[in-house]
Amino acid sequence: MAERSTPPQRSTRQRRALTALLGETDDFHSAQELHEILRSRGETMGMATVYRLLNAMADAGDLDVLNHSGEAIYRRCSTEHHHHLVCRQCGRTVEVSGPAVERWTQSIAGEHGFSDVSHTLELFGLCPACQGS
Amino acid sequence: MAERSTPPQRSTRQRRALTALLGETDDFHSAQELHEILRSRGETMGMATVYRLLNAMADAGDLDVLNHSGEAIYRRCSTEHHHHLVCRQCGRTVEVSGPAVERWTQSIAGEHGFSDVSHTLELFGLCPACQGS
DNA sequence: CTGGGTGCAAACCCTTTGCAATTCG
DNA sequence: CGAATTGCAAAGGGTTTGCACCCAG
Repeated sequence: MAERSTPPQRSTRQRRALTALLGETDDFHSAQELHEILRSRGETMGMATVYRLLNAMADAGDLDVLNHSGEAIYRRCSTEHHHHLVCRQCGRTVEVSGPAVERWTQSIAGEHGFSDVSHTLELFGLCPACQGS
Repeated sequence: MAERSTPPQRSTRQRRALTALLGETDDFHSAQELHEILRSRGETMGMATVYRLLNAMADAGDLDVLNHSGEAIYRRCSTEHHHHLVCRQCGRTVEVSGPAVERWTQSIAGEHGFSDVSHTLELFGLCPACQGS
């Protein structure tokens, strides 16, 4: 069932550029942002390619994907599972991890007979710097 | 600054119909679903109106809004804070609440100096009925 | 009456897809 | 060389908006 043969990923100029860019930052960016950044650096590549690469990488588990009000935002996948505490004013992001939450989701889901559980959790607030404004 | 005069909400046939429909169910529905249900009942109203009403109600804090892969889903706002366990196959929704999680988010945010914290948490999985499919 | 509400359709935004040209291996 | 990959532009799905008409107050 579901034989998952490794897709024969070619190493193209575009893939390298995108991979490199994603490697530089720790923040989430939309496909459009990534595309624009690459363009501003002289790397020409079409939106379609950006989306295709992004989807492929995400499917391969190399990227984390969040959904920011109808827009997908990507980030290189960190090896660990964690969540984000985002300042709703300046956008500053802090990574947080919580074994407690992970355990809680598992047990809750189990109680209701759900299997194959995943979850999304995001925290929003005002960071210290933005509280005075 | 920002004088917030109460928006003069008129009680129209459309608004009543939508409000009534939302009052009947406890599940999340997309704008399109709501529109279709209303139509099937003989209530004629345009998509634009549904979206406008939905947005207005959400802004007014009368509705909970979730984001299900690029699609907004709405539900009448329950007075209590809780989260949802959603079957990613059939869409069945179970409400769950977790004091543990609430406490965790507060403390984590506090540790990083963030104030005015809110959070979104959604659980996805396969419900018992869908596990055999 | 009169201004907010509504409907229609066009506009928008983000994302996906068909197909020919290109490029990696 | 041959298959995977790219680019372009058109298509798609969800949501918003301009504008003329309509109805609640």
